[in-house]
Amino acid sequence: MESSWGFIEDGWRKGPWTADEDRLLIEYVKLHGEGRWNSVARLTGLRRNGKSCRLRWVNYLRPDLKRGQITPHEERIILELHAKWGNRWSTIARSLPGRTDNEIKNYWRTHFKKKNKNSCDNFEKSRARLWKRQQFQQQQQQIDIKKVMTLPTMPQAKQEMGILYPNTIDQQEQAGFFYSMLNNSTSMSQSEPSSSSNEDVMWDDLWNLDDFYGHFINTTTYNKVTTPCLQPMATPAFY
DNA sequence: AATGGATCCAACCGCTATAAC
DNA sequence: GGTTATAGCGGTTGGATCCAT
Repeated sequence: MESSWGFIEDGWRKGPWTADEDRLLIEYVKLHGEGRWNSVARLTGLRRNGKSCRLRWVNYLRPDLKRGQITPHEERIILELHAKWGNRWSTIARSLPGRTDNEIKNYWRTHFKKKNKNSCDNFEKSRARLWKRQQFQQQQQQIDIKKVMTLPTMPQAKQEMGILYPNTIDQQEQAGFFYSMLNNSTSMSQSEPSSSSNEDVMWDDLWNLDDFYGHFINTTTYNKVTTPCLQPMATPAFY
């Protein structure tokens, strides 16, 4: 039996997903909703096990995912929440709309785990690189969105999305508002990241963010069932 | 231009919790 | 109460890409 990356093992395909596999999974979710992942293979002919399907959907195909680089503000939130909760990635992810626990975990490992031993110099170098890449990816994202919106199947897809994810659009609008608020609260995230690693400013912003969470939740039609990603930060009971 | 280290990120694994039977 | 299926979590891996030297 083939066992290397991208081949079959125990009857299941492993490794990187193809566009066709993605399409099958998306269609399955459109028809049957999220869950019952072990039925995917039987109902779609996809040779992926349930676990792999779930992971692919949750981490990559979900329509409410926010693509692109972690912003400086998100970075600060991650720092603060990690200080509070440790490696509880899924808990941290709930405070970052559109980000997955996997994404945050990856980000932490590459940026902060080693950063402890490195100098601020490396921190700024890294941030400058991120900033450049982020600008590029934001441009690409806009182009991709335009392309998708012009597809002929979009009206139907939108309708189906509305059924499956009745709050998707609202959630994205809220997330957009959320981030525009964050980005407006300081010039740091939109300006060239040169000498902006001032710790005081950073923590001030975090406390402002706490205030903002409270304000946002009180002044919008917040519903914790349909917008779980915007839950207020709180220390778990067991702490 | 070549190269080696750093970084990114998708995908895997093992384990645990919970629900259904 | 035991078993099985499913979902979710955190840790790890490895290929691709970036970038400094």
